[in-house]
Amino acid sequence: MLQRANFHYDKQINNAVLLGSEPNCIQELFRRQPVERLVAGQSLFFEGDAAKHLFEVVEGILRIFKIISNGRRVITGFLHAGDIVGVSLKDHYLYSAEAITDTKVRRFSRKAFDSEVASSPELGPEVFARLCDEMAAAQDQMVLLSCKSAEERICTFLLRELLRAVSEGQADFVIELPMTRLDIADYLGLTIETVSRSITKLTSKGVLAPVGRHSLRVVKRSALVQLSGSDDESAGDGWKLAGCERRPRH
Amino acid sequence: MLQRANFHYDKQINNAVLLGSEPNCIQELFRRQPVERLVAGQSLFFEGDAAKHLFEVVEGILRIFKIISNGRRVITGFLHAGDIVGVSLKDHYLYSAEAITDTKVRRFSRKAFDSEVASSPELGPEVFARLCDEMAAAQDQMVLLSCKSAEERICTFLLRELLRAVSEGQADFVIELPMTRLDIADYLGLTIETVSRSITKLTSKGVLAPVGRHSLRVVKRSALVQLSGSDDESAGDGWKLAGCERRPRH
DNA sequence: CGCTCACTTGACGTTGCTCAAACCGAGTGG
DNA sequence: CCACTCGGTTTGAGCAACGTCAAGTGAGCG
Repeated sequence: MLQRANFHYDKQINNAVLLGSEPNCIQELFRRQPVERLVAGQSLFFEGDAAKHLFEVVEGILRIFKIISNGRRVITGFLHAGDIVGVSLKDHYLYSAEAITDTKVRRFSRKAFDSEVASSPELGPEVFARLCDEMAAAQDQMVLLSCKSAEERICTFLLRELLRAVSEGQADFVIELPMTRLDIADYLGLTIETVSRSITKLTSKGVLAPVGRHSLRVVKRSALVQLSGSDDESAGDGWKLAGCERRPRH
Repeated sequence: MLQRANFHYDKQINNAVLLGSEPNCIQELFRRQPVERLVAGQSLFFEGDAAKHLFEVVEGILRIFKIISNGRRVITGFLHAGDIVGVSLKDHYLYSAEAITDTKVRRFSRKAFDSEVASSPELGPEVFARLCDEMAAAQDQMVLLSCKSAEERICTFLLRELLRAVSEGQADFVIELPMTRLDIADYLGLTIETVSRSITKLTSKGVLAPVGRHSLRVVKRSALVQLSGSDDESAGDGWKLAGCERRPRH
């Protein structure tokens, strides 16, 4: 709907360069590519399109999602600065990608990427590692969607975001949520109303505190962990031996 | 329990044997490994264990699953003959694997596998392709869990099984379900009761017919497709242009 | 024969979805 | 400065799908 908003592609010379030394990490490949800008809402590519390029997110946030038959949307992930999208693809994109905020990306041709990977002994394992991480994330998401309650989903989500924020040097416990409630809902398999209600409930319990319009402060991290229903850092007290007795689902 | 019901596998020698030369496909690597047997219910490995081996399923079915903090179990997939498990792993298994039926597997050391892959130009792409398929499957599952109703999940599941059965040469529309209802429930994010009720409802609608104790006959494939809520083979009538208006969730 | 285990069926309760209205901050225009 | 709109968000009331609990069935097996 909105992708015809200015594409200023800078006519990037795809994989010029590579002068000098062998690249020894994936990011290195992108380093010399020109930066392209996307405005909020603009599409980067569509599910089903021929996957001719990989992208590195330089700045901003994107959502990747699928639309299914009856118009329902499923967001399968968010992309942040430093992420690379398109590694896990064969010939066609499995999902669409859209900028949530204004965004900068770098582009690399898939063909060139493949040959770079084939020719460098360093790159193969890194690609592989990224795929594994992606797979692990997908599995975590399946766990979340399979059997977590609304509140648990929200808490899990917020903890993930917190972890990212902290790992990026955010010292105070503030997480930014540039995406809309609808994005969060479509990501967690809930509705906007349920997302909203859950967050309200958590703030009224004193676990969260609102900060400005699109940020939250985590007041009680431990409570968040408990409510997330994950075994994140709960003592590993031998539950693995307990077998699979049925427990309440929510 | 039931799994020794006739397996007539014809002992399909997958891709006839390539003796001598470099292995040019993954299955080839496993061909010379001894077959190990698992009885129904036996574990192959556990989530968190060091991932020292990959396995090829020669015969039988396994479930792969995670147990989360409060004892809940999530089945992330089933493994069938020809599947290879362990490709998408770094150092530790992401999930546990258990035989559902009596099962035969072959084992290959991870270290040897990695060096084989590194040394063969043919294997790398195949590993990559398998990872991509795994990723695509995980995404489909996320879609299913995110926003499909109980009946849609069951129909989607049955269609997948039907597709597999047909692709393995099963001519009549009969699908075998050696796993228990609990397995199906834990795979689809439902309860056994809901699974049971949905199947009953589908048989009473004439879409399915029971065959023996653990098989189902698909009477109306098209109905199953419609009820599955996927865009599997519904005409691609431009829904992609329709944007993301909200539609009922169930 | 009677046990067990998987499954089915029924009655009931709760979570989270639906529908609807109110709210609020950011623009925009007077 | 205010009035107005417009998205995104919050809040409330009602309802339905699905989970929970419990009882009943039927096949396999000692």
